[in-house]
This record gives sequence, structure tokens and C-alpha cells, in this order.
Amino acid sequence: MIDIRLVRSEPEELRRALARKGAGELLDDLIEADEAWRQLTSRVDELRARTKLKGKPGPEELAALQQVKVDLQETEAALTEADKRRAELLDRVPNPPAPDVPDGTSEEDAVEVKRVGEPADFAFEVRDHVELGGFDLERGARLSGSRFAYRRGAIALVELALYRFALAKVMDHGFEPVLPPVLVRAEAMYGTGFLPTDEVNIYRVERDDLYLTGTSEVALASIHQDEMLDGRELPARYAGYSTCFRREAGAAGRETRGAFRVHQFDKVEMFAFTDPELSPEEHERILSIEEEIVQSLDLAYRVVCTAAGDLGPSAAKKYDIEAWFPSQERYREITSCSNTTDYQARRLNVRYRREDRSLGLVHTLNGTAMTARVLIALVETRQQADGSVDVPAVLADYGAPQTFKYCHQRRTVAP
RNA sequence: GGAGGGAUGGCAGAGCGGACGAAUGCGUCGGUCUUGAAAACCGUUGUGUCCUCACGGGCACCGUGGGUUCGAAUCCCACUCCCUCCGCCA
Repeated sequence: MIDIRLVRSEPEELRRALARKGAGELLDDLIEADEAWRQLTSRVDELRARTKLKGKPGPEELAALQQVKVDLQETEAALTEADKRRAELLDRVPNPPAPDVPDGTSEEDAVEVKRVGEPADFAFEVRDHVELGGFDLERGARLSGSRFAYRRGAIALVELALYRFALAKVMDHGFEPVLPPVLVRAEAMYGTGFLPTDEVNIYRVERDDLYLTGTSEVALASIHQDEMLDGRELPARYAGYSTCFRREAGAAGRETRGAFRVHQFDKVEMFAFTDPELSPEEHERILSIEEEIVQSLDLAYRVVCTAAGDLGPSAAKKYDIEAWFPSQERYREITSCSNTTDYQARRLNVRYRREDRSLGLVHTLNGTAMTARVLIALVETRQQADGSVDVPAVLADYGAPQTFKYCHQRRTVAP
């Protein structure tokens, strides 16, 4: 949610920023709805003030009060309507982009910030992760439909090692490990900005009116809902490991091969609550932790800053790390980190007490420490001529084999 | 799944339908005392929203949503969550 006071005090400036996200008209509607709401509010307040009295009323007074009651009912009904319209708009207006975010509306408009490492040069024909083995997609599809994958054997161990490795890394940087619920109430989805805008991409369990989270960001942001944090204890940093569920509604037919885009994957997510002044600094810090992790796995990557119009509703600014995928011969997103400023904090009502006892909204930030996509980049990057894969030594401590090769045994016999 | 009990300020915990935004304790912050601190004592201390340049004022908020009433923390209904017991299951 944006700051309604800013809407009233700086409408032109805010409109320019929101127009970059394509939400200029939405703001105009909000301004109008807010004005109507304010007028009705003061009328209701005035009527209510008249009903206040000390002790019992006399008979004449009572008659007057009964009339006030009728007027109040009418005005309150109008206010309820006005409030509903205003709240709906307030729910939909996105967080304005930060000034240093590039213009544009699509992935192609992102600005490259830096490029690290050289894409591997293979002297043999490159296999993709499906050909290298361990991803059982046919059986995944038979079980659950397309975009579901079993990971089997060595791959399962490497993947788990990646999560455990990333968790250890972020713990070194002060993040508390958290295993969060993945089934949450609508409130948490609204609070984090996934509802109402992103509704089509969310799995819903209708019978119990719960939603499956597409990232542990939802549960981590909500960890301090309605709380007042001690300013001296900020930043509060959490690292969630969870399975993530996404309907991928807009992506029908796209990238159907392999496990690159699936409905269910696992992720280690960093999440921070900070003093508002320090969130840009924390954002850079989270990015640098992501880079540290990617670098320690020897992946070639680049960092891009997402264009304003391509940002989600909550994000004011977002960096993605894109790793080189040898089979696709291009850089693809493997991590993403956003500064959501006070947008989620206002919706979730997460505040902090300053030294001078005053209260303020915190800023929240999130970033990917590890996902299954890293596993794909890793196996493709470290494949050998014979189809085996050389696993980075840093993962050995976390249970990964040093090397592995799949022989495509299907454990079935001819009919 | 069944039977009870509960939800009030940062926390704990009182609260006859009107004087209750709400006792009290702890905590907070300020002060006295002290070389300094602790203890003690005195004082202070909710949040949101609207109007106002400001001083200040109005309104709302006692789990959530409805209802009764001129008037609800208080009475009624529904829901959510927590606790205890019983049953069932991992």
C-alpha cells in the first residue's frame, strides 16, 4: 500500500513515478475516491459527536437523538460505500519505482549492471540438464501434469546440498534460518502484494480458503505482522527454506522442456526488515550475498536492474542475477532481489520504535539465496565430454557426490 | 470430531449499559537522590484517522463481523484464534 498522505501532498510527482509502472489513471481514481471519503468522514464524525452526552437524556433530548440516529444511518451507509471504493483502489496502486530504476516495460528493457565470469566453452556437443539425467519429467507429468519433475539419485543430493550450502552462507551474514508454513490465509497474500494483482498465478485451496505460497517471502514478511519492533534490533534478517508453488498462468506453451519453469520448486529466500533510511544499503548487501553464492559455485553471470514497468506491485527496485545456461546459450534469471520499501510494511502493519519513542514503518527486502534453477545452470555448466557432471567441492560438506553420471536405467522391462 | 474456558494498552491483569481510552502492577521515558550506578521516591507514558500553518480539537479502536439500544469493553448472534479435557490419526 502506498502512503495516502503522499498522494495528497505530492500528487504530480507521484503520478509521474506511477505512470512508469502504468498506474497513472489508477492514481487519478484514487485521488477522487479519497476526496469523497474525506468529506463523508467529517459529516459522520460531526453527527456522531452530537450523540455524545453525559448521563441520561430527557424526553425532548431523546427525540432529537432518535432523529440523529436516522441521519447517521444514512450517512454511514454512504461512507461505507466510499470507504470500500477507496480501499479497493488503495489495494491496487503499486509501489512507485525508485528514481534510479530504468524506464521500460519488459524484460528486454532491463539495464545490465555488470557481467562476471566467462561462459564455458565446450569442445563437445553440449547436453541440456534433461539429457544429463536425474530429472524424471515423464513420470512427473504422469503424476501431476506438465511442469512437475521428480529429481532422482545424485541430483536429489546435489540439490539438497545447494540449499544447505546457501543456508550456511546466509547464516554467516546474520540471517536466521526459518522453515515457514507454505499454506497461508488471504491476508498474508494481500499483505505482501501478491493479491489482488497476481491472483491467477496462485494456487488456492478452496475448501479451507488458504493459498499455497509462491515464495517463502509471504510467510517471512508476515512473521512480524501487526508488531512493533525495537528499532535497536533492526535489521531483522531471516532466511526461509520452502517449497514454492506457481501456476505460471501467463506462460502456457513457453519453456515446456525441462525443469526450468515448473509449478513446484524449492528455494532459500533471504528477507530483511530494516530502518527506512538503510534499505538501499541492505538491498546492495543482499545482492552481494547472492553474488558471493553464485561466485562460489563458479557460474558465469550478469546482474540486471529491472525496468520500472516490469516490476511487480510491491517492488520499488529489483536486481536479478542471470546465469549463463550453456544449452540455451544465454543468460537466464536465477535469483531476484527487491526493495519493497514500506509497501508491504504498511499493508502488514509492521512498525518500529525509534530512539525518540516515535513509531515508523519498516522497510522490507527480499532476495533469492538458492533455487532449483541454480542446480540446472550448475549441471549444464559443469558437464564433461562423457556426460558426467563434476560437482563443486564446496558442496561435498553438504552431502553432494564429487561427480556423477546417469545411465538412464528405467527399471522397467519390455512388455 | 465432542465438551468446557478464554481473547482488554509494550507485557500482565481489573472492569455495575452512560462519568471508561479504560483501574492496578510491570516495563518505558523524564526527574530527585548518588562520585557513578542500583534501590527508593516523584512524575510521565496507547494506536489510528480527519480538520488546522500551528496551538488545539473531532471521531474511531477492548479478537473479527453483525445485532439490540438514544447510548455497548459490558447484553445477544456468528466467526477466528488460544488453552484444558475426551476421542481419532500421523
